[in-house]
This record gives sequence, C-alpha cells and structure tokens, in this order.
Amino acid sequence: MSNILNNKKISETTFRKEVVAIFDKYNNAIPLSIVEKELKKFNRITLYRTIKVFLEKGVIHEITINGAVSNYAICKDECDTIGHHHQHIHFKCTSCGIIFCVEVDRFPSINLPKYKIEQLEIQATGFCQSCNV
Amino acid sequence: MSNILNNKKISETTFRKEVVAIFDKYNNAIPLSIVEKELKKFNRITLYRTIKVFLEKGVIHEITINGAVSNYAICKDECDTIGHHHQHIHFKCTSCGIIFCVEVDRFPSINLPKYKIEQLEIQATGFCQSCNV
DNA sequence: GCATATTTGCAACAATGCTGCAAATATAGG
DNA sequence: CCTATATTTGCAGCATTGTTGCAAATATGC
Repeated sequence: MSNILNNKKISETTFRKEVVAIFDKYNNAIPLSIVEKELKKFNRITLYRTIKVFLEKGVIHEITINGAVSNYAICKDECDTIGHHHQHIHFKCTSCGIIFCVEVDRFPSINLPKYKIEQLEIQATGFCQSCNV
Repeated sequence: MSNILNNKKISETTFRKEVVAIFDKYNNAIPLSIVEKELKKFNRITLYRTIKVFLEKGVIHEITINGAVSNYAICKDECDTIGHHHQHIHFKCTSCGIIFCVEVDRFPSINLPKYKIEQLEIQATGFCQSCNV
C-alpha cells in the first residue's frame, strides 16, 4: 500500500487520507454520495475541494457517462499534474449502475483525417459479470 | 428539411420548433447556454422540459465529456424512444471547446470477457481542423 | 370549431458547487 | 522538538442547475 499522497506531493491530512482509504476500499468507480456516506465526519465544501485537488494532481479521475452524476476512481497509471493517461475502458452496468475501469489487451486507435486526436475515452454500457445471468 | 417533430410523434409547438431550428443551424453539438441565447423568448423550465422530451424521443442526444457541461446535438441516425444508436465519435477540441459528432468508416468493436457490451461511446479530445494549424 | 389532451409559465424548492475569511492543522528549518 | 510559515478546513452565504405542482394557454383529433 504505497503512499499516494506523498508520491503526488500533496500534504497529508486526516481528511485526505480517509478519502483515499475509501477509494482504495472499492475496486470500482464511486460517486460522491458514497464517499459522503463512508466519511465519519463529513464536510461538503472540504470534500469538493479535496476531489478537485485529487483530480488536478492525478490521484483520481472522473468518469461521466451520459449526463449522469460523476463517478471517481483511483488512477492506477502514471497520472500527474500534466494530465491523465488512461488506457482502460469505463464500463457502466445498466442493471446495477456500477461503473468499472476495465483493463483491455489492445486499446483501439482511431484516425480522423481532419482532427488531431490526443486522448481517447471509451465508455461502454451493458451488463457486468454479476448482472449478466 | 424533414419535419423531425412529426416523425417522432411529438406535438409541434412554437417553442419546440424554434429549438429544433437552433440545433439545425449548428453543425456541431451545443450546450444549453447557446440555445438560451438564440431563443427570442426564453423560459428556463420549458427549455429543460423540451430537452428532456427531445432526449427521450430520440430527437437529440447528450454528450458529456469529462464532467464539463453537457452538449446536445440532433440525432441523424435512427434513434427513438427505445434508445439511441449512434455510430459516430464525439470529438472535443481542447482549443476552441467545440464538440463535433464525427462519422467514421469503421466503428471500433471491443470484447470484454467478463462483460456484455450493448453500447459503445467514444470520446476523443485534441485539435479540430480549424485549431490544428 | 369544439372538446380533450398536452404544453407552458409561475412560484417555490432541492441539489450541486463555489468564494472569502478566520481558525485549525501540517510542514520545514533550526 | 519547537516555532514560523504555508496550507487546509469549516462556516456563512451565494450562484447555478434542475425539479415539481398547479393554473392558464396552446395544440390535436374528431
């Protein structure tokens, strides 16, 4: 269990460590409402600011599928202040609603003649293993 | 210029026709703020409800990239109450901020062993033709 | 052209998110 | 380990975004 806050040069506070622990506990993306419920002592403003800092510093990344509420997940890859560089797919189960970050062998590449693509984000919806019975 | 409201069995009102005309005018996706500015007589609540109906009936589709404000674009494909079925890519220019629906020759397909994919949404960011100089 | 169904607009409210400022906490240097 | 400085937290208050109930206005079907 590496110290992600130290690694990303973010000062360690009780609150931030607690938030990181919550993200570590889940192996899927979660919305702020879940973070709120898991926090013992919860302050809306501080949470918003924490999330903002985490996003900027590459601790977590944001997943917004189809206008629904944003979900967040720990960045496993080498993300930093410069940017996020994910090569996984965001999968949302239409049955249970959970959003997963799914690693994939070969990440598709796309070429658009008139556009210069710098980042690709692939969002899939369907049924997860638990719901696909 | 087909009558999209009639086709999708939505009653025609002055307001709705005006909103459709605004979407027709742009050949890229636009946020609600632009729709508001283009409307002569603009009522927030009615606009929200109109957008909701248009989304449900498959007149427009929603594009949310990276937690930013949602953009909307006319559905060119066969979308209806059952669902949206797009085979194009959503491209956001990081320079001008405009979001385009870009048709592509072969739309990628992805296979995830543990998941059953029903829909794929591909979002690209980078530079559009105008900004890539 | 009229009766019915749908849509619009108002008031009021709910959820989400941001800012300034003072108190509390963390970090760096000795 | 202790102090000075920098950073973070929490409060009050506000801005934006989106929703609901209800009555008036408008559209549709016959």
